[in-house]
Amino acid sequence: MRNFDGRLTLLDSGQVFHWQETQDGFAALVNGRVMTDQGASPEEAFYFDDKRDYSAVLSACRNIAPAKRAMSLCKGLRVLNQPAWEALLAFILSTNNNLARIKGLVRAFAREYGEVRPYRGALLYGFPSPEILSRADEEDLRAKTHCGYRAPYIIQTARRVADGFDLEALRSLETEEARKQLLTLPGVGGKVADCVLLFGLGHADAFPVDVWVARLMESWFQVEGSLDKVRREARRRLGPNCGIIQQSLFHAARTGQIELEKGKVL
DNA sequence: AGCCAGGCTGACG
DNA sequence: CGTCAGCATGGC
Repeated sequence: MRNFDGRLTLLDSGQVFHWQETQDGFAALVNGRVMTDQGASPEEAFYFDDKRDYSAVLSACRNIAPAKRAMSLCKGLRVLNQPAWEALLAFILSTNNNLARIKGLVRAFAREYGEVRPYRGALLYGFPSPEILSRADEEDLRAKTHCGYRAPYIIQTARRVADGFDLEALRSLETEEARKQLLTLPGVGGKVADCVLLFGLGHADAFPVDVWVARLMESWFQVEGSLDKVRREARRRLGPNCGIIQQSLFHAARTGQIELEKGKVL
């Protein structure tokens, strides 16, 4: 049983947006399969990152006070291994939006263009495939999902993937090289690329920098400058699992569990 | 009623 | 290389 405030991991950590509450727990359609927050199939074990030794990640940063503090505050938090395409679509939609609206957008895409499956008194909707979205009409897409100016990005990126852009191949590339390739997709900048690398392609050393994390890095580590400078400095300081640590930093900062005050650690 | 949101793009210097 | 307006939409 995964119980980092249980449902917080799934519904409120800003990693994933289409899980639904059913009669007995949370469920979602992932890659065409039903997953639950209680499940222990091989697919679910991978999705919930059961294999990773989080205590080892914590102890590896025991001499970095802010990181240790954040991870201790977020015990049980996991970095989910989502299908790459699902992470890519969700995080293109995430740009310049808040979590509540991202959730609404992702669900609109699933409802309007995805597969539906009844499950325990609920209807689960899966992510639409790249093929479906590559053929969508832009005006229809806007009208049905209210995704606004992101519509052409979605359609063009879906087309790239449907036409053979190999997301899975990025899994085995070095992180920076995989990042460069993601940056060629419409609607994908540095932040979105890092989220796809971390949440969808198994790159634990990807470090997404948003406004929260930037503030926090300045407050805790006195790291300032451009987002890319912050990103590089964070990767250097926090090491090969910086992305795992980042989730705790993000969550602790966003939920106000820690104070952000310039020059003050903790 | 504004301000802001897990930013990206294109233009310009 | 860095900076910066503009962007659709809706939650708060």
